Amino acid sequence: MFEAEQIAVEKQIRTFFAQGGLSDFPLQWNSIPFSGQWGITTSFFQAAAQEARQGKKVSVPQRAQELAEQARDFLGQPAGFERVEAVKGYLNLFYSSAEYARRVIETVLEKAQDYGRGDPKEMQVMVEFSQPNTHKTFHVGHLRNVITGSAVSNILEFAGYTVVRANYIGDIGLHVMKWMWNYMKHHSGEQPAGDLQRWMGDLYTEADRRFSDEPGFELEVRQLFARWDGHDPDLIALWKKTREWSLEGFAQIYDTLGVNFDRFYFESEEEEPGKELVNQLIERHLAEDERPDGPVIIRLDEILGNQADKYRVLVILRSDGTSLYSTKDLALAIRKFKEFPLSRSIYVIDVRQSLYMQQIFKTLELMGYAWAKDLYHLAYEIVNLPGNVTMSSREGTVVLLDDLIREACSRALEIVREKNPELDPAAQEAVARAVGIGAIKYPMLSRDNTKITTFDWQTALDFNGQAAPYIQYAHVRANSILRKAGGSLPPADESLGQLEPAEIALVDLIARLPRDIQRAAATYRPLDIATLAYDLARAFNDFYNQCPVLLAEPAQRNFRLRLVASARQALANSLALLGIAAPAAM
RNA sequence: GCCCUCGUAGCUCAAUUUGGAUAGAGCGCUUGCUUGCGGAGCAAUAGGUUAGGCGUUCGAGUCGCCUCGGGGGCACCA
Repeated sequence: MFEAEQIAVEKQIRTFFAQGGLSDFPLQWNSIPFSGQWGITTSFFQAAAQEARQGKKVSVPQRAQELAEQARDFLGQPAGFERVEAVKGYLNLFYSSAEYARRVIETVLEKAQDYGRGDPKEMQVMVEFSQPNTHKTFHVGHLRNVITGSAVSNILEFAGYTVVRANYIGDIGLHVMKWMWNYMKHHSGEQPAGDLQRWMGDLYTEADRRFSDEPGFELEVRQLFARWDGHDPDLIALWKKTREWSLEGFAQIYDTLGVNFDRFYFESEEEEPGKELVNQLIERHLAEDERPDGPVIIRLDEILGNQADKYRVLVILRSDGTSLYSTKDLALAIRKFKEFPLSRSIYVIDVRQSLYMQQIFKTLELMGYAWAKDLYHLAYEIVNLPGNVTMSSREGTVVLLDDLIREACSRALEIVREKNPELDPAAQEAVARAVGIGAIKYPMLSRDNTKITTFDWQTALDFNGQAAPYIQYAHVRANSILRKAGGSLPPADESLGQLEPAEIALVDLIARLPRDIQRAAATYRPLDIATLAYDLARAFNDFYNQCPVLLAEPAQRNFRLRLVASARQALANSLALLGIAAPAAM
């Protein structure tokens, strides 16, 4: 927002370098890292170090400070800045804060819900996430994927990319056959009772137990799979019906979480194209067909001439000719690029599949697809239970998503009723949902993807401190002030000269939104936005405590009302990117 | 055995992207704050050899190498 001033100063500093016979080097600008101080900073250590390397006998820090002081004197009073100082080798330029603050506020109020949106980039990006398996339950371990994928999609879209949100449904495979086999054998004709998700999940756990306990049944399941493969009409009909039960359950969950998709892919639809692809690979001698004694494989390291075990061997078809995940994933990758002019294809998949993802990407590269370099595995660490227990549907060690959501919302409702009894019951319900679901989402977004998360009920239901409700509460407070002020905002007032440190800190953060969104998009990091939202809320609370708004003198009151409106907007926009609702009251 | 990943306050996590000034929050502990716009809030106090070592650099939590420790992956699961 202040590029013009920065460029002007940078030009001056280059002149200063040239006049002093100093060699040029790229200046790196940062914002001044001290709270309540608003401006830009650069250092002269590189210039000083360069002199030292050229043989001058100088102490680098001392020389950097000298240069900073000389630059300060050379610059005098540059336009747009109210103060310039040279400290410890740094040159700090402080914005004319009242003027700049008005500029920031003006922009935010004008762009409103589009504040922070990047210019359209003419680039289409696909984000594949969620990838649930039908006939299994959706549990808390799957939540991180959905939340991350959805937030990354929101951020990319807001940053200016065209985003295709893709879901890849695991509707076929051994797990489905196990479930069907158990259903046909022990629950034939039964309809889902009660909680759809739970019912499907219970049957899966039961099927898995029988599968490992009762010998001989593995063969039966494989025979069932062969029947499905041979398009047995009765079996296909049952498969479609039971699959629908799962999909219905998923739709409910996505709806509750406020997540949507543009394109659904189904694993079952990639079977045939996948097998054709395998034949191609065999013909092209990239794959080796060891059937019937062995599977179809690609010896990646051998083809690449690698000594070390880096890419190892990828199995792309079972020895009995049935497909694997890889069979279908290869076909799907190609289909995606046929359907959309993608400049990037992102896979949100847990970190344990890193090697597998690299194998798939490398295989596609070997097949000659130029876009193979545009495939990206966005890996995230898993969600564990206390005691380092991995959640597993097979073992039944899961916390059901439904249970968590229900518990969080009912806990939130209790608090809303206590804090805000005069709100009507329907509004209380709505607030409880916003708070409960926000509280579930935020912890998954506010830590790095590479860190393992441990789920425990107490932490998940803790609404205090660095959590979504804190941010939502700041939004509510801002809203409350504006409601009490009534009517429309006053026009900008030029008469205010000096700002309080709390005001400066708040405006500074609001001004960073556009740039931070670009950075978060470039690095696929919702964490940056989660941190920003929290910092905004904290800065607002600080301001709220130190700076009266409604009772202030007219000039100050006008300015602060506009600042409050800007802060509310910045909070709402950053929460929207995280998929967290910003209620008006709570 | 090979590869990946993590190690920061008692606990859970940050640290502005290719290194920059004083390593910051929350929870928990202790002590305060409400006739000022919502106390789901705020203030203060205590808590650190950034696992350890060597190196690169004017400058390292951040980059490189080594050691220790946790987690994960490595041929017909997904």
